[in-house]
Amino acid sequence: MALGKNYERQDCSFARALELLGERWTLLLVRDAFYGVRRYADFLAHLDIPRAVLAERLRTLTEAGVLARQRYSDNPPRHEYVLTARGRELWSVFFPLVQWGDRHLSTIGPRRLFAHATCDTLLEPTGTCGRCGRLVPPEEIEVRPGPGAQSDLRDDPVTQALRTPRRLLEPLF
Amino acid sequence: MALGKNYERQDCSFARALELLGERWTLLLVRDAFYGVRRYADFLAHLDIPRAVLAERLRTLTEAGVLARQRYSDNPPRHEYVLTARGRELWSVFFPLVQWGDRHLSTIGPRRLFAHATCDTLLEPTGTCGRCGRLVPPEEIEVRPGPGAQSDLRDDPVTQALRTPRRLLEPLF
DNA sequence: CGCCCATGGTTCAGTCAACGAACCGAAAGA
DNA sequence: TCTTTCGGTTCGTTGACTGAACCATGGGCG
Repeated sequence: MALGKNYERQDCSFARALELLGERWTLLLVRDAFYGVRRYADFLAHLDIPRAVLAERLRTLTEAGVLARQRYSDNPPRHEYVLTARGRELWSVFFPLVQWGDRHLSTIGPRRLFAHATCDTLLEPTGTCGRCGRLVPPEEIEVRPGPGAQSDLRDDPVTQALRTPRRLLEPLF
Repeated sequence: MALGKNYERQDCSFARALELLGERWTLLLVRDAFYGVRRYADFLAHLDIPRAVLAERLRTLTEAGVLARQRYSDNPPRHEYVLTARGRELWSVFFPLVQWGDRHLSTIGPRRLFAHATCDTLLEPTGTCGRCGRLVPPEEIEVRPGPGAQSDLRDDPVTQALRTPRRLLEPLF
């Protein structure tokens, strides 16, 4: 949303969260991070986001403690961006919004399905497992292609990797 | 967020939901609608949103079926904007984000508390009632000023009305 | 060594949306 | 008639996003 930063007169947790997360592209980065995207080039390929905006959002999210910048190679020095505990808590925001979109904005059906991996059972709209009834943390969730995955507009490495079931948060590559 | 409208290459329920809801001010309108704000002038007073942007967002949300435009006076013809069932479903997105903001972005503590009105008990972070354990729909929720409500930066009629406990969705005026 | 490539950025000119102040029109009230 | 309220529209300015080009570091290869 390119939300401006000036909700300052809205002193409310919700407005503050939106200042950080409501900017254009930001929540899509969080989505991709749940899917296991970690590297600059992969975010870039999957999102078609301008490079300058990507760099800035990664910096903002890192400063806010939603992502952590971790070195994965010394020669050459390379970093990847991983969701922190604070970032993983955003699953409780992300999942309901996906559900809402699936219910009201989708024609062909969900593009991705989410299942409790250990129970092999789809999640309820509340985010609980249909079998064991527990509220499932993202670490235990598997993403699978859903009926809406047929019409794949794009064909980058990330999209390809997501055509097979994956555990959330596990690196795609 | 002034999110642009062009996530079209991100054919995903989440991206589509963000196209609609991710634009700057939009989710703050939804928040205020939960709090019982219904009229153009009241949104304006509470949000300091440019009038043109407010008019456009109300139109977009109405077209998307999140808000309904209802006539409440014939002479002069006046309308108010009320959350539809589809809009009320956004409670499951709104509440976790408020909680997240309270946990991570608030210094003084929650500005508003949410309670199951019939049980007179605060909601759990999951949105269930701490006493009866049910997932509470917004119609049964009471908003109350929390510890963070001390520092009220603004003093419009909406802010004043919210200084006393209120049932969600009930019109403020 | 010299050349090319991969990765992860920065720079910059153009565009488009948000901002905010002014204006507008209908209706009611004094 | 004059003023106020409500719900907008218009419009010039500002600021963020866009997209293409450029850059820096560090391999890998002949």
